[in-house]
Amino acid sequence: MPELPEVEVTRLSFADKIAGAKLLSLHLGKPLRWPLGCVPAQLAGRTVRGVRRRGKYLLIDLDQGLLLLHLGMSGSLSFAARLPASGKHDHFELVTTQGSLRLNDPRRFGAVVYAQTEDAPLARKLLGRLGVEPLSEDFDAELFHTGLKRRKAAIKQVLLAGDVVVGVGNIYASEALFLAGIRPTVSAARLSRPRVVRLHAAIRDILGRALTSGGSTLRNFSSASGQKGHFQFETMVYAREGQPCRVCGKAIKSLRQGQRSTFYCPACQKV
DNA sequence: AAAAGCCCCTGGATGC
DNA sequence: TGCATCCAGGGGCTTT
Repeated sequence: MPELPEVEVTRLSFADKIAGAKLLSLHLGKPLRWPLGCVPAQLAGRTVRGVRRRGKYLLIDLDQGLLLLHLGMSGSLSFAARLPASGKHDHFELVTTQGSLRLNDPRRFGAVVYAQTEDAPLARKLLGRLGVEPLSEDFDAELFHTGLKRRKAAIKQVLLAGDVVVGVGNIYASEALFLAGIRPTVSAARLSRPRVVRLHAAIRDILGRALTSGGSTLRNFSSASGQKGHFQFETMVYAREGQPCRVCGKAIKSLRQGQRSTFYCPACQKV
């Protein structure tokens, strides 16, 4: 579910509310991707400093240590002074003096991991390979071009891999490539300089607009305050196979790349 | 080093 | 409220 915009929308929806809170208790449901990495009771009494985002990870900084959260494919958070009774897919809950934070994740591809610091082994492994933040100043076209040059794989798959640039998932990869007029199957290394510049701009544009729209809610995504996104109504190609391109009218096509579907316009994205 | 496939898991949609 | 099949916002791990 959640790509960078959804994760950032989630962060913004509870970061201020939880900052400064003292942890009272922590509750776990079924196993997520990794074990928590500490005894839940150990965290009682610690204070939440703030919430950051790195790629699709949320980092909850404590006065000692931090929690890494990932929403996987189907995860969403809720934060409220009082939450309703927990359901079968609620697998993590943090009760604090300022409210409770709960992760609902039916497929359990998500993760909640405690780390002493960002350099702890697992945290380092997860965060260490992440590419540049696309909405930061660090993401410039020059650097992007350099990163793409050494990758011969299809540009769509390089975007999804997240080691050149983070946060672009399956929806926004298709959308950004459409905006840039680039066929998803083209080798990343073979993209000309001007096309990389267009793609760089397209990624920032699409992620920025999705963020403004509260992200995309395909099934059940909502922010931690329950707001659903509406960017799914603005997609140009994603999940629009067979429908007319909103620019040229030609039927949108789809294909499989690395067991994920990709959507594109055969006319607007000729190469 | 990079690329390709596999797998984790549940549920909804579609087809028979 | 049958059963089988396919598909879904991700990404770490193993194998080539």
